[in-house]
Amino acid sequence: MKKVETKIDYGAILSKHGLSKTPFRMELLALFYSSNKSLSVDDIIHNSSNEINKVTVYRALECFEETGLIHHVPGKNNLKRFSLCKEECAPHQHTHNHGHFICNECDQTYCLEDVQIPKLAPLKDFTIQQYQLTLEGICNDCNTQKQNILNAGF
Amino acid sequence: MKKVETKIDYGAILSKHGLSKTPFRMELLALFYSSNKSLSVDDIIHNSSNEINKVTVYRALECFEETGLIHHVPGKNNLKRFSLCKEECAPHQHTHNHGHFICNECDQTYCLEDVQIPKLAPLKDFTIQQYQLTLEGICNDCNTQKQNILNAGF
DNA sequence: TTATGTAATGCAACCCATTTGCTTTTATTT
DNA sequence: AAATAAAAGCAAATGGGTTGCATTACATAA
Repeated sequence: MKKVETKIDYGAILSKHGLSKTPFRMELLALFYSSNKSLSVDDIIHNSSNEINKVTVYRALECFEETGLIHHVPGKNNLKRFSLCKEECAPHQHTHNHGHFICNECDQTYCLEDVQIPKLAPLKDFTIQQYQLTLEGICNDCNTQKQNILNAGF
Repeated sequence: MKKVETKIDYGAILSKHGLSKTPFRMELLALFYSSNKSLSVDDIIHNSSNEINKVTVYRALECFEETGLIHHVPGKNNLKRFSLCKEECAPHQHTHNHGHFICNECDQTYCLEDVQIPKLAPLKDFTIQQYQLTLEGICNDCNTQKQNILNAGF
C-alpha cells in the first residue's frame, strides 16, 4: 500500500494566522510539525539550518502561541517548551485537555493527547480556571538507550 | 473546649534529619509549619527576623528537600516554591499524590492535600515515576479582596 | 513592479533567579 | 576544650529570558 505523502503548506498556515512567511518561521513551523516532542529555544536554534538569533526565536514562539499555533508545556528546570496544537486552538484561548509527560532522563516534554484529564468537582477555597496533569518518568527513547548500554556488557 | 497547643520541637526534627540546628534553620522550619501556603526564597527572606543571605536560604531549602522535610511545588513565573511534606517522605523519594493550586492573582501555590489524583493506567511509551495535578485560578484570599474593593463603591 | 507601511530580525545590553567557589563562622562530636 | 563537620556569608558568575532600538524583509495597494 502506498503511503500518502501529505505535503503541508506552511506558508498558507502562517498567512492564515496573520504572520509573515519568512524563511525562519517556515522552518520553525516545519520543525514543530515534524516533531512529536516539545521544543525548547535551544532545540530550535540547534535545528535551524541558518544562524538564528535567540531573540528572534523567542518572539516567533510568542507569536505562534498568541495565534494558536503552538502552546507552552510544563518543562524541566524552569525551561520554556512548546508543542504544536493538534486540535484547533483559538488565538489567546488554548484549550488543551491532555496530560503531559516529562522525561527525567532527557528532560523532554511529550504531549499525551490520549490521556484526558478527569473533570474535577469545584473546590471550596478556590476558583478553578484551568488545570493540567503532568506525569514524570522515563521515556521509551531513554529506556531503550539504557537497555542497549546494559546489553553491551557492563 | 480548650485548644491543645501542640509545641513542635523543631530542633529534634532537624537532628532527626541529620541537620544542624542553627537559628535560621529553626526559624525556617517553624515558618513552614506555620504556613498553609508554599514559600519562595523571597517569602522566606522577608519573614526572617534577622538579615539572611539568599544563598543560605537556597542551600537550606536544598537540604530540607533532600532529607524529605519539604518538597518543591510548581510555581508561577519560573519561581522556586516549597511546601512542607505532610506525609512522611523518605529522603530523595518524595511521594506526593496530591494536587496543587496556583493563584493567578497572587502567584501563590497551595497544596491540595484532599484532591487525590486518580490512578492512571500504565502507558505504552513511558515509564511513569510520579504524576501531579496542577490547578490554576483565583484563591479565596484574592477573591474576597476583590469583593471588598467592589463593595467599596467602584 | 515599485512605493510604502508593517512585521520580523539582529544586536547589545539588561534583568533577575539561581549557582559556584571560597573563606569564615558556628555547631557537633570526641 | 580541641578537632571535625556543617552552615553561613560574600563576591562573582551563569544562564534563561527580556527590552529598546536600528535595520532588513515582507505584504499590500497604487
